[in-house]
Amino acid sequence: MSETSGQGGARKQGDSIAHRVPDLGALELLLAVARLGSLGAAARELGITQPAASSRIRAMERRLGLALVDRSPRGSRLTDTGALVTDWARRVVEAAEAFDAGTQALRDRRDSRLRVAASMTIAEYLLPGWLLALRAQRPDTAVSLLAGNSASVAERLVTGEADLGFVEGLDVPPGLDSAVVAHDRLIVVTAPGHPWARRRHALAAGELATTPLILREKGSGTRQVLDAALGGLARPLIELSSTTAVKAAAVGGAGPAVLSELALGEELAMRRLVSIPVEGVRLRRELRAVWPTGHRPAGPARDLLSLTRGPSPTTPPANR
Amino acid sequence: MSETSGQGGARKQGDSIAHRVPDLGALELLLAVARLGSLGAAARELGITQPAASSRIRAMERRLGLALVDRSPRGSRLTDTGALVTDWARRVVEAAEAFDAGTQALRDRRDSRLRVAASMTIAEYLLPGWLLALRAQRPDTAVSLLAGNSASVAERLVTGEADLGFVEGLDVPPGLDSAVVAHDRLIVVTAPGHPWARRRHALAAGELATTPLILREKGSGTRQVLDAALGGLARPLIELSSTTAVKAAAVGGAGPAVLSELALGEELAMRRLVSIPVEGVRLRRELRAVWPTGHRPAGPARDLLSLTRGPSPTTPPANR
DNA sequence: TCTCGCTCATAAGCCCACCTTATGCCCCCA
DNA sequence: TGGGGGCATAAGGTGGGCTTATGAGCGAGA
Repeated sequence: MSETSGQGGARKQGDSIAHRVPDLGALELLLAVARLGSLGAAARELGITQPAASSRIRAMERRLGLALVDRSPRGSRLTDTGALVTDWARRVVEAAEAFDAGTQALRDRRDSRLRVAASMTIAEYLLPGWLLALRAQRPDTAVSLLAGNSASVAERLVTGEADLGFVEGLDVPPGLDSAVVAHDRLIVVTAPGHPWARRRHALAAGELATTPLILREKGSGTRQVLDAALGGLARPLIELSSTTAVKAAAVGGAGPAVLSELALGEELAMRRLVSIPVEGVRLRRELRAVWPTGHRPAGPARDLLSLTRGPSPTTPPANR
Repeated sequence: MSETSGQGGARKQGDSIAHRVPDLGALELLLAVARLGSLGAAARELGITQPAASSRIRAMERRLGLALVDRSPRGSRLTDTGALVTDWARRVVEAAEAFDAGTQALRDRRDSRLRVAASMTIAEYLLPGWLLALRAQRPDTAVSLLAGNSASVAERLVTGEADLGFVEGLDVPPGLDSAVVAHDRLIVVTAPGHPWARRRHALAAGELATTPLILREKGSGTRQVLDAALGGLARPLIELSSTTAVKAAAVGGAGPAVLSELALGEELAMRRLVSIPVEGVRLRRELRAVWPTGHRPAGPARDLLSLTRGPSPTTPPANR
């Protein structure tokens, strides 16, 4: 085993995961085998021949060093480890499907039946999921996506370039009607080594306002909400133009940052960042669907809108 | 373009996403370009040549029909759409990293410095993330994973086959000490079309107990908790042996199901399932780390254990 | 009991995707 | 005014994954 030498010597950063993880086609094939209970049936579904599927699954087992499938003359079932691996594979494929839905919407600028304009945070974290759900319900709805800030979303709606918008700011741009589709909280985070991470009591609003923070640029929805909550006082330590850049700086230990909880799922779970409780500030904000006043969403826009209502009143925020 | 014909005719289910989504290597390369600001630098990091990187990025742009990178004689920066696409790509790569961490732990049975035994739900949903975090902190810790039910976890600990265990049952197996590492809730779900999905009031415990449900097999941690909460009365409509099978049956409309919230993130967000409020039952359960009485975790086991303590007291459940 | 139909495996051959090396052009800075 | 970043193009090799063709195990029905 272990064709790649230097296994014990701690990954020297080369050997990207692409060499250790089967490609998406193989993972998809594995899911099909799990669902259909037969290599041949899975092959048929994916439009390849049975020997191709057989060899591909075998190659995957060899690469992983794990027996995934129990073959028998009456079909194939997953082994126990195969079931576990398949569950992990499903996550990868689902992320790929979201990627596909998102890029497809970005691409289809023209001749789409539904043109959506969304602010960055929503486009990044929520829209791909919504688009997948919409595709599941109305497979023939072609959707196009324009991402920008709140102002550009509003402009695109009033000029008729978009049918439905999503914004995350504090106030609804003039000329638009809106409906709340989700809630979001801003969270103060630091690297685990930061002194704030060891505090025993919540941070006071005043302290937050007087401490230089890693922030999104002025004008971003996130910054807008924070400034309003603190009374326009947020002091920037650095200003960065993307959520990702802010996260990276915070993980690197540059200082405390303020970010949407939507952006922080993974980082908090893996303790790359820790959340700092704050009291005396309202960092909750609403994510809204918007449309030109009077033009109530109809057709595809209405379908999408009806998908975005919170899953259920009693369900937790269901971030991610 | 579009070598594969039948592009316009609405996806006929063939044409798997693997054909529409760049492979993991390309996505990883895109992330490196985003981080390093140069195709050549990204190529170097991944151990390929600059022309290879250049052509691969170009091929990806062509396939997606999107301009992702702004090339200049002084380096390359992401375009706006490129930044968005990169964020989506990061999800795919992170899922692949979790897959890698998980399969690697399954493979390395022998000669591992830390041998973990975990119940299925925890192995499926939480462990890969913990393993990634551990790898980030202690890169040279080789971990092996054994997945099974609570009883087998306990057995492996007392026989010395495993150093640290994770269980989800109600009670700690005898002979083991434990610490709570996370909480979990069981949620009643149905397909959106089910009558329960239109209820205006919470379901009474009695009604839940008398309705046939899609359930995991007797003996699973999930079933155990539900039986206890209802007083041993849960009536099975079907019994299935995996969380995934239960989900699939529920999505298909077979009836109401009871599942861990850990398993339901995606399905609830995309409204393939809706959660049904229930009152008068305590469906919360604790996920615990366990080890042989007296043998307090030390070394790598302690490192892993310290990672699994909830991110922070004020953070919401942060379900995956 | 034979045979058909399903399953999976193996072998031989083709082809494309991706890599490499070898260039060239552009721009900035010392 | 070179040198050293950056990127693109061209030509050539190689391997992974596909196909077709075939064989072998097992079960159900005639």
